[in-house]
Parts: sequence; structure tokens; C-alpha cells
Amino acid sequence: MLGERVIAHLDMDAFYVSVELQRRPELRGRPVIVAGTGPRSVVTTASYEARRFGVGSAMPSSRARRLCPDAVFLAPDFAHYRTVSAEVMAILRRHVETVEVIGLDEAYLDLSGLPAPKAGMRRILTEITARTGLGASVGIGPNKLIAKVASDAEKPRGFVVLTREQAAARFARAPCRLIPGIGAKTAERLAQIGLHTVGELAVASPQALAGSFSARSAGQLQALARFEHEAEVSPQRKVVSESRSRTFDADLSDPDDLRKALDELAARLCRDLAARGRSGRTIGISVRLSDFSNHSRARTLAVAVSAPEQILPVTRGLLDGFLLSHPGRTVRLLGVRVAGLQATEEADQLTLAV
DNA sequence: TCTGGGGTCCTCCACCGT
DNA sequence: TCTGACGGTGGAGGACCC
Repeated sequence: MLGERVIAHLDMDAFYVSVELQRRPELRGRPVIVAGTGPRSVVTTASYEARRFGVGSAMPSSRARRLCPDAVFLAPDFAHYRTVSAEVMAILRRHVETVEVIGLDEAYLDLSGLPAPKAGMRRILTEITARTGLGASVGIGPNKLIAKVASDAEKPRGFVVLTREQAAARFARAPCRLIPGIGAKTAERLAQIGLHTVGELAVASPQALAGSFSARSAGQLQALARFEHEAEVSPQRKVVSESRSRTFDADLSDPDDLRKALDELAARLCRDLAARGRSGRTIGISVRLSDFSNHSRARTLAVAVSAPEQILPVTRGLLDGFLLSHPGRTVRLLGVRVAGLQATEEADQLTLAV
């Protein structure tokens, strides 16, 4: 058994909606949709009742409303979801040493070396439900990829354990999109060379892929399709950037309106960075035009900064430069970003050393 | 039908110094 | 002095994820 890994992936079922139902039990059994409120908002999570109407995540709220006019729409309350999430993750950490948190509603657990990993996961699930009232799905396998796909396979309240061979056989006829990391674009490129399923991709000849993908990319895609995956469960993920963005209810074209909106975003980001004791060297803006094309501009400074008087002049300069090169274009979204983050103490030391 | 917000990572390219 | 290879770094864009 030495060296054999056992990885679990835990995925909370319809997390935001389920959290809302805990405090509004009268909505149980009804289609419930957590979605933003603006005219251009999208669905964050839909209850399984709403999913029966075809409503899904990332769908425009306007469309969800048409598909399911009787649904109850709730605005997301991320502060509350964070609190409940912290409670769930604390339960995981009490039972398992190595936990990698992915977003608010999922986590990987390294169960290698535990005497009875499956029974252990069952106990964890029981405790989560007892303490929070929430359900989750679990996948267990020899690597993160298999654990992830397995947890997705029988939602809600699934509990699926697979070896690599079992995963390859079970999902051979599934679309390539099933594999995390293969999105719409890659799936389309694969379809263009006749590869539609995980099994087809797994056994395709390197020559078949060579025309469309680099040797490196092709190798990575085929490894995924064969459910080969080496990544470790890594407990501490380092935050490398932080950003704030806003999609306008109606596109903006007046440079003064854009500058004002950008200043507000930058000021908000500065406040949040300061509150977390973070600063960064690379300051960037992002712009989405009305034709949905995305653009970014960035500048890297000699030292890490977080104060508005340091960041706002940079973001303003980047925006003015962009507007000069795109005169008269209307803007749908603006964002500001600070990357190359470090803790402010570190930043201060660096500043002193320069 | 009309597409959020907050992230990570990758690729390609240009530039610079050696 | 010129040229090319090469590695590091930064900028821009894009794919993908929750």
C-alpha cells in the first residue's frame, strides 16, 4: 500500500441555495434561484427544483426568469455563505490533516495512510449534515482528478469511489467537457478533429492531435483523459492577485463617467488590500467593450503599493492610455487589479532596502 | 439568449542583458 | 563590432474554474 494515494473531493450540494433554505425552510420544495439583482446579472446557484426547468449556473437572470417564472429569486449573501463555509471547512480540518479548500463549497482531502478512509468520509458527511443541515457529495480516488469527477457523478448526496481503471471505463463515453480543465473552447477544437469523448481522446494518436495542439498541451490533455494526475493536495494556496470589477447596467462611453467608476473600484480595492495587510507591485485595469472583447493594461512598479494615492494615478493613466487607443468605444465592464501580492510588512522591508 | 465577479494559470510575444 | 542564442521579466490575451 506504500505510496498509494487516497484523495477525496467534497462538494457541497447547491451550496448557496441550501444555505438560504436553512434560514427560510418555508421555501423547501420550491424552485429557488440565487442570483444578482441587476439587469445584467447571472444565476449563481439554482435549487434542484429550478434545475428541472433548465435553469443553471452562469445563466442570465432574465433567461432564468423566463424559464421558471414561479421561482423565488434571492440576492446572494456572501458574508453569510463565508461563515457557513468556514464551519464546514473547520469540520474537515478536525478530521483530516491535509485539506485544500477550493472556493466556498468544495475541498480536497488527502486520506492517504488512514486506516478506513471511506468510513472516515462517511463520518465527516454525517457531522456536516448534523451541524449545518447541509448535504454534500463525495468522490474518492487515487488522485484529485478522479476524486473531483467522482464527486460530480451522482449529485446530490453522491458517494462514489473509483480506481483509475474504473474511472476510465465509466467515463469513456462521456463528452470531453466532463474533464476539469477541458472547457468549451478546447472541447470544440477536439471535436473538430473528431474527438468527442473522453475515451476517444485517451486513445487518440499523437499525430491526430499534433495539428491542433502543441505537443505539451496534447500530452496534458491525453493524461487527463486517462485520469492520470499527479498534483498534490496543497493546504495553503498563496493569493497572487486581487481585483474588483463592475459591469455597468448600461454601457458607458463618457470618459469622465469611466474615470469616476474606475476611481471607485480602485478605492474599494485599496481599502480591502489595506484591511488584509496586502500590497502589490503590478497595477492593472481591465476593460470589456460592448462587443464583449476584453482588454487589459498593466504597469509594474519598483515597489509594492496599496495606498490609493499610489494606485489611483496608475489606474487613471492606464485608462487614459486605453481610451486614447480606442476612441469612442462603449464600455461594458471596468476592473482594477493588483498582482504580485505580498504582506505589507514584507513590502515595507523591501521599500526600506531599496 | 445575451452573457457576473473574483480568481488562477498558460501562451505568445517583446525587450533586455549576458 | 556584429550576431545569435538564451533566460528572465513583463504585458496582453485567453481559457478555465467556482
